[in-house]
Amino acid sequence: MRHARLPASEEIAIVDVFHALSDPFRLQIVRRLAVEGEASCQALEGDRPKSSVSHHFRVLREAGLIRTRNEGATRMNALRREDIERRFPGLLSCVLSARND
Amino acid sequence: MRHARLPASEEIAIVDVFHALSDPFRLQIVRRLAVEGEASCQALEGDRPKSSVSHHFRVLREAGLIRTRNEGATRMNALRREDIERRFPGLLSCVLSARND
DNA sequence: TCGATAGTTCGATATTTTTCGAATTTTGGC
DNA sequence: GCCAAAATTCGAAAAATATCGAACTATCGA
Repeated sequence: MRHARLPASEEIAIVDVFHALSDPFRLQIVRRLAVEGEASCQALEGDRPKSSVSHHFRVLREAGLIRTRNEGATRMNALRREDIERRFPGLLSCVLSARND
Repeated sequence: MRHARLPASEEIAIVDVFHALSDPFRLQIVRRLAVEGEASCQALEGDRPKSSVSHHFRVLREAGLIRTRNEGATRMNALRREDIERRFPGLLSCVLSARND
C-alpha cells in the first residue's frame, strides 16, 4: 500500500490547515478524532461512499492534521495533536472548543 | 451602494472563517489589517485587478472577519477583532502569531 | 487459496471558486 | 452638473474541489 505523504510538523502550512478545516465533514472528523483518540475510516463515514470518505481523510492527512497507521486490514486515524500544537499553538483547542457552528 | 450582509457575532460560522482564511491573499489581508488597523481596498491590492480584490474582501466580509465603513469615496476595512474573539476565543491571536507559512 | 473486509486509486462529471475586463454605483470636488 | 477616484457588480471563462461507481490492493481468517 503506497504511503500518502505527510508533512513534518514544521512543514505544515496554515492555509492548507484552514482549507482542510473548511469542510463540515472534515471538521466533524477532526472533532470526533479528538474525542475518540483513534478511529477507522468507516467508523466515521456517514452513508458516504468509501471513495469520498477516503478523499477527505487524504485531505486531512496531506494538510498535516492526522496520521494513519495500519492495524491489520484497517487503518487507524489519529489527530497529530502535539505536532499541530507545536506548529500552531492554540489552534487545536480553539477549533475543538468552537461550538454550535 | 448596496450593503453586503455581515453576520452578527453569534452567526459567524467556523467553516466560513476557515474557508476565508484558506487563501494566501486573504490571509495576508487579515494580517495587514491586524497591524494597520484600517485600510482601503486599494491599499492592500498587489497588482490585482480591482474586481479580484473586491471579491476577496467580500469573502472576508461575508465570513464575518472584517467590517467595512464608508469614508468619503473610499471604504475602510477593519478586522472585527472583538466579534471574532467573542465567537472563537483564541482564534485570531493564533492566526496572527502563526509565522512563516 | 479463497473470501470477506477496509481503504485507496482512477476516471468522469458536477459544483464551487477564482480571475479579469467591462459596465455601473457612489462620493467628493470643481 | 460633470468629472475623477474607489469600489462593487456582472458575465464569462478557467481552475480547483467534491462526488461517486468501478476496479484494484492489502490483510486477516477459514
